[in-house]
Amino acid sequence: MKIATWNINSVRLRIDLVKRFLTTIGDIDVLCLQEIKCRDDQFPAKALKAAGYIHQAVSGQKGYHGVAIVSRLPLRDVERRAFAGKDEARHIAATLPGGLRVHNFYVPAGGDEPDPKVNEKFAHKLAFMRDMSAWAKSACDAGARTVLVGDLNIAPREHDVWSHRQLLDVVSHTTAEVALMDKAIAAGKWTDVARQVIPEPEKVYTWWSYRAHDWRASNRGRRLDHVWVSPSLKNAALSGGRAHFVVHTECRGWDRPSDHVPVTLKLAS
DNA sequence: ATGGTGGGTACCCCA
Repeated sequence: MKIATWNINSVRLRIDLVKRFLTTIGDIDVLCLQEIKCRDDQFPAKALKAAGYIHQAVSGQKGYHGVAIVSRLPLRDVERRAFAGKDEARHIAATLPGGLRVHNFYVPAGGDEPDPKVNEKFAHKLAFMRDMSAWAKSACDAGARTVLVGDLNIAPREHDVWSHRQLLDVVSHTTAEVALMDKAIAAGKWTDVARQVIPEPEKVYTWWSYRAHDWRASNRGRRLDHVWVSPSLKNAALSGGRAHFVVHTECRGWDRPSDHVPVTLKLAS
């Protein structure tokens, strides 16, 4: 079972990149998308069906946000949840055959000013993370086989950013956000698969700003996209010591790319 | 210290 997650930054504009990714990487059963930036009826359902992803769960909205799960395997019990009291399309969940539940999140970016008193967007991001903790505590029972993926817009560890020192006051790497992400991980007893497979101090990035002359040369990246698994899947990404978690950095170098790259998780099944 | 680019949308929001 191979699952991918990708903040596509407009699925209509980049549907050809999605198809290229699915064919190039191959073997992907489930693709979770964030920032589809379209309404449900504008989602490129036909193109993805033609590519074999005939099972689709979409939570779109006009212009902003929006998440979707497309799959070669049937999806059931589709759920769209509102967090932090805002009815925005930032979460969708579905269950795969065999009972594997997939939660796809797009956490608010949080604006520029890292002060919840003056920046409502940052306050919203912190509230969203608190709500995510409360949800994880109640929704994630110990025996469930659950995967949580998405653009969580937080790079928690020192080596998840190009410069820990220079980003300490930059939204995405502040101590307030990281503390809340750690709480959410603890609340759901999640395993952060990227860091299980690629321990620090190795750098891991999934996002590079558009505002760089040469993203590869400057390499000022951040790990904003995450894959968490529930306790019963703790070792599912490791089989015989071999890692099955991959960051597809090459996609950032494609023509008209998203600023995020896809990551894949292969679960032993 | 600053500003850089790229989406959707409708003359400006957001990342």
